[in-house]
Amino acid sequence: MPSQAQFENLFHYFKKFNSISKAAEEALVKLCSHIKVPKNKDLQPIGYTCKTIYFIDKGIARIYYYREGIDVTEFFASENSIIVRAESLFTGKPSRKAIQVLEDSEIIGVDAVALFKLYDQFPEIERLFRKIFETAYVETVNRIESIQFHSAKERYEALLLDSPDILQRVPLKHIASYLGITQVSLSRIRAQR
Amino acid sequence: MPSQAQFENLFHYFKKFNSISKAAEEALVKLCSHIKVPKNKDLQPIGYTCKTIYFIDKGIARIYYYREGIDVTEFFASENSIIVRAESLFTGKPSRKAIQVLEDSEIIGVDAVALFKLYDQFPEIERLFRKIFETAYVETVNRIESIQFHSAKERYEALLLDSPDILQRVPLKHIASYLGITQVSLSRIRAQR
DNA sequence: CGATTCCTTTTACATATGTTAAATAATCAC
DNA sequence: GTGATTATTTAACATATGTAAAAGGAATCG
Repeated sequence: MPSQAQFENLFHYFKKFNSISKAAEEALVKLCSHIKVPKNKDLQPIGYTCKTIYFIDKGIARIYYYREGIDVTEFFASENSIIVRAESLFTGKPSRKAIQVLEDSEIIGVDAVALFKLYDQFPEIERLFRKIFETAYVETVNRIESIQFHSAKERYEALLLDSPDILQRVPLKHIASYLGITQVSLSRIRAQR
Repeated sequence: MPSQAQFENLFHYFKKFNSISKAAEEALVKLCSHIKVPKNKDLQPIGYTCKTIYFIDKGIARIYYYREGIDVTEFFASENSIIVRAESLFTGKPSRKAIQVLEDSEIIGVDAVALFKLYDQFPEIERLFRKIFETAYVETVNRIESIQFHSAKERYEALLLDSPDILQRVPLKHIASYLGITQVSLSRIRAQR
């Protein structure tokens, strides 16, 4: 039986966006489930439609896909953040991308199908997730700027500044494809310092 | 006095996302204004907080900013689409980016401050804009994929396929910076075909 | 219409990044 | 702990893209 204590971090995260009534909290708790995922396991495989919103309680995860047979990382998320394949969740189409856990992790899944139904009953929940995804949208716009108009070296240094923990916890090959360069290029950049 | 007939295209656009009640439509119309903007004029200049959502009735516009003194285009929009500096609208912070019209254009502005207030009264309006920006978010996620994992030539050809009209209507220097390359590179790519 | 400005292409050269392969280094499984 | 696997770095060379400068074309304005 899900109890809110189990989802303390998640609800603390929610509170930063929009506070919701007790009734809404209780309805929301019912959609949550806590799972343990071993290192390197796919949380969601390629080809499936995204129907769950994931929150990382402990651990680290990435979104990746294959481009011409090569593994490409699109996104990283660690503790106290949400990870979601937006292009599938919001279109209902199967995703060419997968979510993989990079350490033994504890993940909270929120049933998105049930969540979207809850929007009719609780506008405050709709508002909460509207704000969450508006913020994600802004981050994505900023990421475009970072990718498009900064050199590989600048992007590496920005990541080093923004998320030093990710550099520590994730194989460099994933970092390289995330930065849009080869592992060889990344090695060269690292050697310069 | 704003009448809905003036905003026919905009409300047709809205309908594709979420249909709203007559009362909501009437409240929404009051926030709209139709303006004519001459070619090359900044609709919103750099340094101001984005407080208006723009819909392009006729014409074409771009979001741009300066990176190390160089004019960089981040986004294009033409007829029947919305253009907005999300990173300012959703954070309330001043934007380093401007919106400029590239032809004599007719633009509908929606007062965003009043709109956000209307959300409390009309959850259906909140839902409408939630869906609009979810779609914009998905497009932005797809754009990252396009920028990061395709060569300049592939990106040019994708643009040629997706938005041939933009190629016709916009100076190539803007296309080049939008694609993340120099004008010289773009010329070389075009010469290859 | 002519002059000016802006836009686009071309050239030559510099630099960054990609590719392939091999050498180390670190980690994992038994 | 040892061997096998995986991760990271290095080297040599190829290619794509950047920079700067010049020239040709197109659009604009009086």
